[in-house]
Amino acid sequence: MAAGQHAELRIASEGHPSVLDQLRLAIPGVVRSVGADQCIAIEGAANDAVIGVMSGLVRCFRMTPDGRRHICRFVGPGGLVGLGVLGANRHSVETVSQAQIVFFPATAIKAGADKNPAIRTAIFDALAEELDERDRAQLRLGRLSADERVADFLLELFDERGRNAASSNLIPMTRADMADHLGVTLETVSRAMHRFQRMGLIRLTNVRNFLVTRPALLRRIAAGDAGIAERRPRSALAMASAPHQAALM
Amino acid sequence: MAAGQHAELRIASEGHPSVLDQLRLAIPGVVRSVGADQCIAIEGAANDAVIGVMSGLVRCFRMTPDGRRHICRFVGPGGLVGLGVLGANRHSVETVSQAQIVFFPATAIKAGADKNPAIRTAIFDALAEELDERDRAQLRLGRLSADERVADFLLELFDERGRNAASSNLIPMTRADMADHLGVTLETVSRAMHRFQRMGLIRLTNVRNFLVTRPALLRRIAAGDAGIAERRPRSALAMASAPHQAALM
DNA sequence: CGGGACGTTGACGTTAATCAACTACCGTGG
DNA sequence: CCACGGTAGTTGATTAACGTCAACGTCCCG
Repeated sequence: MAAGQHAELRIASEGHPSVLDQLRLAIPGVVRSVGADQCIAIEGAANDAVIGVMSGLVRCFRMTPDGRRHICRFVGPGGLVGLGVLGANRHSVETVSQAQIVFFPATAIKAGADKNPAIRTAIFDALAEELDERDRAQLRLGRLSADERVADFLLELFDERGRNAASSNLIPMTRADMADHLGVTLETVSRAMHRFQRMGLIRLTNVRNFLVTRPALLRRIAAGDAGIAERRPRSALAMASAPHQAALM
Repeated sequence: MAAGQHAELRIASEGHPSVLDQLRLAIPGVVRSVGADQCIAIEGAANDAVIGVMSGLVRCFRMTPDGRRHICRFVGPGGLVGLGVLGANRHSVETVSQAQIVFFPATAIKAGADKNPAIRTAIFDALAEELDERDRAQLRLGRLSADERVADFLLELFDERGRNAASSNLIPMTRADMADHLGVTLETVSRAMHRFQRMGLIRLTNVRNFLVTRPALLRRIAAGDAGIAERRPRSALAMASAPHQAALM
């Protein structure tokens, strides 16, 4: 283990070697190199493989009949797509950038999970983490203003890179991709980022890179903390009615 | 098995006996009766139990620091909360109505999954289903208009009851709860429902019950099909750019 | 009958979508 | 090297959708 070449390897999860690494050791998978903006899987199609992202970035999305797109998640190096499927793909998958992709046959995954407890645990943890990610995304879409959503997303990129305020963070996708993930328009994304720049929270070194100059403040906006963004969405919850201690156990 | 007493039992999943039933047979759990609007678990608190809902309804939610609430999901009879947690609760849980709740110790769940393959599969399926539910919710929050969201939610209630257009469907939660799940205000929920009534799509037999008089049309609105709701949210996706056949495999 | 929670409805204001023009930045080829 | 075209991004003007505020109705339970 040559010490700290670059912090590029880690992503997705906290300390442990990524679930993908574990799967790669235990389960034979087919590796492919795929160019940018290529379709890897289609929503609703029969599913027989779990996809691992070794390098690059993919987007997972659903579409409405009239062509609106929602990007459920972006998956980068170390991430898995399609775990726990019930026969059909939950969403379409496309590459955002050129990527190295591993295809694990669903049967091999199942067999691996059955006989190897470590694999089983790893998959469980990956599923749990994915659910947590979804809960965050839902709160963001449901109860944050446009500015707050963009701030939260920028911090996600920032945190993935290891929280280094000094070094610049890559924005690996287009404004349109960001917009379709955050439930706003690309114009709104652009305006929010430039507003943050004018406020001195970030610096856009170029269209695909940014520095976080005031992480704490950006984080308060992203969290949905009152008083930063003046007019924030109101939840319907009547504050008085929330009984906030556990009734039992 | 006395034939078809009421269709009340089924919910959550398709045909198979619910995951909860399977767990109840294999794993000892503590059953409690809980009144309406009681707190069962708190977001972020250490987690040592998986919760099963035997009767009644619970809401799972997260809050922003300034008190906005987002209800990630409602869980009814047969449903499970807290599967695949990594030590801390992903969200708070409260009863919506009086409910029968089972608490399964996390250790017992883990042990059961380790030695019983059927349990393991059942849990996997439950997790997969939960992810699917989240993807739907995300698309709804991110890319549907207020009316479309309400229509989609009403259809969810409708479908759970077995798609019977003739019998009236219960709305088991308040307008505020619906609003905090759909990312709109309670006034918007109220207006949307009454608009649907005026359009002849549904009939509100009383504040907590409705009939679906035109399921097909309601379904088209909910799906986000063009031309029904005039102005619908636009996704940022440039239609021309979507490469919609699989590039490989 | 009175109080309180829940729900509806209306008038108004704000946020963010829409529409549109314009700029920057490629890569390609004359 | 510069013209060309195409994609991505920015910015401004306008407006629709939805949130906000507020009044009022309804139901239920004591």
